[in-house]
Amino acid sequence: MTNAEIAAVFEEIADILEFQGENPFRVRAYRNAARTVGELAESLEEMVRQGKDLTQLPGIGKDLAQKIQTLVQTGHLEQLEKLRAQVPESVLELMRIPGLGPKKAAALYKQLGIATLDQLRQACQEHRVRKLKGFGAKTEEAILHGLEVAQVAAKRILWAEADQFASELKQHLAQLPQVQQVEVAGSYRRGKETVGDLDVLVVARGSKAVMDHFGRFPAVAEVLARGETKMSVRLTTGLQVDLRVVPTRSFGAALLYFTGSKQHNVVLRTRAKAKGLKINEYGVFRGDRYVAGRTEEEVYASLGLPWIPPELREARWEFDWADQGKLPQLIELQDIRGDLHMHTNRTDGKASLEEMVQAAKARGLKYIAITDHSKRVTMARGLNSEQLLQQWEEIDQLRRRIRGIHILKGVEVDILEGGGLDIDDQTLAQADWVVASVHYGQNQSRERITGRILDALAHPAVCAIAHPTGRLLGRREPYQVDMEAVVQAAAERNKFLELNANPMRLDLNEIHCALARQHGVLVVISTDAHSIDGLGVMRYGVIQARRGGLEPQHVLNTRPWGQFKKLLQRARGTPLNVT
DNA sequence: GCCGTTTTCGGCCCGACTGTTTTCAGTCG
Repeated sequence: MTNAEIAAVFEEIADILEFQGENPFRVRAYRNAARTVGELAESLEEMVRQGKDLTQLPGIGKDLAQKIQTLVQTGHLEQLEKLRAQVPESVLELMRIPGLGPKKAAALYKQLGIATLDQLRQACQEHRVRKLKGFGAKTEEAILHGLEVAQVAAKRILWAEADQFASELKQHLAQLPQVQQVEVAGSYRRGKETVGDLDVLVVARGSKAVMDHFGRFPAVAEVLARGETKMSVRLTTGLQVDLRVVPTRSFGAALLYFTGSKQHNVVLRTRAKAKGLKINEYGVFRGDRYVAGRTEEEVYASLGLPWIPPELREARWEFDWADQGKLPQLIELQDIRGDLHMHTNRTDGKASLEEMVQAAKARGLKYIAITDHSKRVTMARGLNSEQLLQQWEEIDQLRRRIRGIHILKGVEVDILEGGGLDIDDQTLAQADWVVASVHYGQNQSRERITGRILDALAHPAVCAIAHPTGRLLGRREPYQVDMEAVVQAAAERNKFLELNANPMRLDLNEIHCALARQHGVLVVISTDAHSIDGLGVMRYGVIQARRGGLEPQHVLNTRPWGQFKKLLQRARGTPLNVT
C-alpha cells in the first residue's frame, strides 16, 4: 500500500467521522495524520518492514501507528469498513456543496433520507428542504445554486493562472484613490503549486467604496457575501475571491493571518498563548492591550521569532529553523545563471537553435544546454545519434559566432521501458550535458520505475534526472518512485536532480527539494522550454525551490560558469570540452 | 486521536458572515 493510499484512508475516515458529528479534534487528528503520511518521502511499507518507530512521525501516536501497520500488512482496516457501512459514500459528497457542512448534511440524510446529489436537487425543487428545522427558503436556493457551481468551484488552478488574476485584481483595486495598500495573501502568496481561491487584503479609508469597486472587477460573476470588513465573490471562471478591508495598524497581523497556512497559524497562536498573548487578524494583544500588528515582522518579533518567508509557512521545518537561527536565505530568480533543459524545432520545440540561444542570452543567462528528445519519443520526432551529432556540429558553429553565453551540447535521453538509455554510450560520451527522463511505462511498479531511474543515474554520461516524478498537475498523477533511494543514489554519484519549472510539472516538489538539500544533492532548476517564451517559466521553479527551503548554494545553475564546470566534471568523471 | 520546560488528563486558534433565529448555530477560512 502506498503512502498516498494510506493518506486517502485517513482522509476518508476523517470525512465520515466529521459527518457523524464526532469530536472535531479527533477528526483533525486523522486529517493531520493524512497530511503527514501524504508528504512523507520515505515509503511507509519500507518503514514498517524495517521495524521503524512510526510514532516518531508528527501527529502519529500509538493508535495511528498501529493502523498504518495493519494497512501495510493486510491492505484493510476494519474500522473503515464499519464506517463505510454506516455512511454511504455518496452522502459525503453532500458536504462538498458550499454552505453544507457536517451538521446540515447529516440533517438532510437522517430526516429526508437524502443520500445523493441528485436526490438533494430534487428535494430542493420540491421545497422539502426548507421545511427542516434550521433550513429555510434561502438555504434551499443556496443549495440549488451550490449544486450548479460546485463542480467548477472545487477545482484548484495552477499558481501561474492565479497569478494572472492576482495581478489584474491588484491593479484594479490600486486605481481607487482611497486604497493605501493591497496584497494578495493565501496559498497564492505562499507560492503553492495550485491555488483554490484568492485572498485580497486592502488598507483603505472606509470599506464601502472599496467593496463597490471590487464588485465592479470585470471578471466578477456574482457576490457571495458582503459584510462590514469582508466580501466574497465568484469570478466567471469559478474562482472564489475574498476581500478584507483592514485598518493600517492591523495590516501585518491580517496579512500573516490570511497568508496562512492554517497549520502555521495554529503554531503561532499556540506560541502566543504560552507567552500570555493573544493573536488574531487585528493584531497581537496582551489582555485588551494592542502590542503589535502593523507589519508581519512586528508580529513575529512579538513572539520572539524572525520574519518567516511565506513560502515556508507550512508548519513543516520553519519553526525549527527559526528557533535555531537557521532560517535559509532563500534562492531568488536573479540568482539563476543557467538553464539546462530546453528544446528546439528539431524536435517538438517551436524556435530554432539560434533563436533559443539568442533568447537565453537576452535573458542574461551565462550558460545553457540544448536538450532535444531522443528517438524513442516519436511524437516529438526525437533525434537519433546521427542527428544529435549533426546538431552538436551546429552548436560548434554557433559557439564561434555568438559570444557571452556558453552553449552545452546536450540531450534529453529517454529511459526506456525495459531499462537502459535510448542513445548509445559512444554518442552520449560526446555530449556535455545529459538529462535522462521517463516518458513511457509510467504505470510500472514502484520497484521497476525506481530501478530504471537508479540505472540511469549509474550511467557515467547522465548528469541529471529530468522531471523526476512525471506528474502533470490536475491531469496526471506522479508515477511511483522511491525518491529517497533516488536522492541517495544521486548523492553517492554527485549527480543532480531536476526541478522542472513548467507550472504544470514543478517536480521535484518541495518535499523532494528538502530531501535533496538534506542529502547534499544539488538541484537544477530548468525551464524545459519548448519556445522562446518558455524560458520565462524559470520563476515558477524558483518559487517551488523556495518552498523546499533551497538557498542559492543548493542549486546547481546558480553557480558561476567556472564552478559549474567543476561540478559537472565531478558528476561525469571526464573533463568538459567547452571553454 | 495527539500531546506535554505549565500537563499523562484536559486541552486542542479565532473571528466574520449568513440565515434562521429572537440570542445563536453552522459554515468557512
